[in-house]
Amino acid sequence: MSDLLERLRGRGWRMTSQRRVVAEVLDGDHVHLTADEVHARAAGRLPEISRATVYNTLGEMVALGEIIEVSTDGRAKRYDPNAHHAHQHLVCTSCGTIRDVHPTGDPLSDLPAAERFGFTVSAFEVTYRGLCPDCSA
Amino acid sequence: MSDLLERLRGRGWRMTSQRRVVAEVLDGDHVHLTADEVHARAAGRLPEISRATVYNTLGEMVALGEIIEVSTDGRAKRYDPNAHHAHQHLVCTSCGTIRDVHPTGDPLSDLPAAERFGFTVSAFEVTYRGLCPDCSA
DNA sequence: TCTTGACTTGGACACAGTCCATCGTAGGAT
DNA sequence: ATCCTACGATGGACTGTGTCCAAGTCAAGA
Repeated sequence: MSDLLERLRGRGWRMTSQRRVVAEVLDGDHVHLTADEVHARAAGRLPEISRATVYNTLGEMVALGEIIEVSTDGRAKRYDPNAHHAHQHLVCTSCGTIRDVHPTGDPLSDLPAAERFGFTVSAFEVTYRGLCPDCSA
Repeated sequence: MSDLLERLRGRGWRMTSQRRVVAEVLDGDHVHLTADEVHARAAGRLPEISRATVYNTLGEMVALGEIIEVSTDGRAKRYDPNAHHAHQHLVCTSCGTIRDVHPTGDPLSDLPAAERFGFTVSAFEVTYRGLCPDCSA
């Protein structure tokens, strides 16, 4: 994930081996790891990395808008590196697998003013649920 | 919430004072309490009610489809008694207030087959986010 | 009124995440 | 190349949310 590392460096981040490893672990499409999964994979490359550092680093990346925090199951939050292309999520109700999806249509235009209760609505998330091919077999 | 109590009784539920109080606490529109909030309010009427009973009762009501579990903030789950009218949620990003909303449009028809990855998609949730009137003032 | 199995209780436990004092080090200064 | 120092890493304690379990209690049918 040299892209992400470059952007972070450009923002004045001090580059440490821990941050490098966390960024590398998060590279790829359809990646939605929990903080502990990130920690486990990072520890594969850098055995002494602490949980606190992983939490700190993920939190900073989220604050910088470089990764997205997703909580689709009410359990552990998951971290999605695909922060620069708007997308929604499709979740398997059986095994929990998550895919990034791109619905057409704009939910914001589907919310009438009378249904906004005076809110200034600025964002939305859609979560689709169903059975993945493996679980419906 | 005699409605809910009636339906539960009709399903063979043993009616206890604890269950009655939990159902009563959940009565109303735009009610989205956490389990601990339900416990606190229930304890106002029935001081010895235990947390475990509140969790059990809420879990059973969810399983029966009489209330809906909502997790909009990655923190505590909230319980929504409005289970019999399809709706979505509008959440204040500042204070966390939740309102039930009814968007037009059907997100399911907005998800092309090519974007379903072989899933059998059966449900969806939309969460709108923004500032409520109090917080934007 | 009696009986019984479903329900409740409180406390221990598990998991996800945060906080903090201390130590280590990246990277600018010399 | 070395030194400095502020920023980052560490790990262990702590909090919040939720689950589990053995023992006691009670709703409701006989």
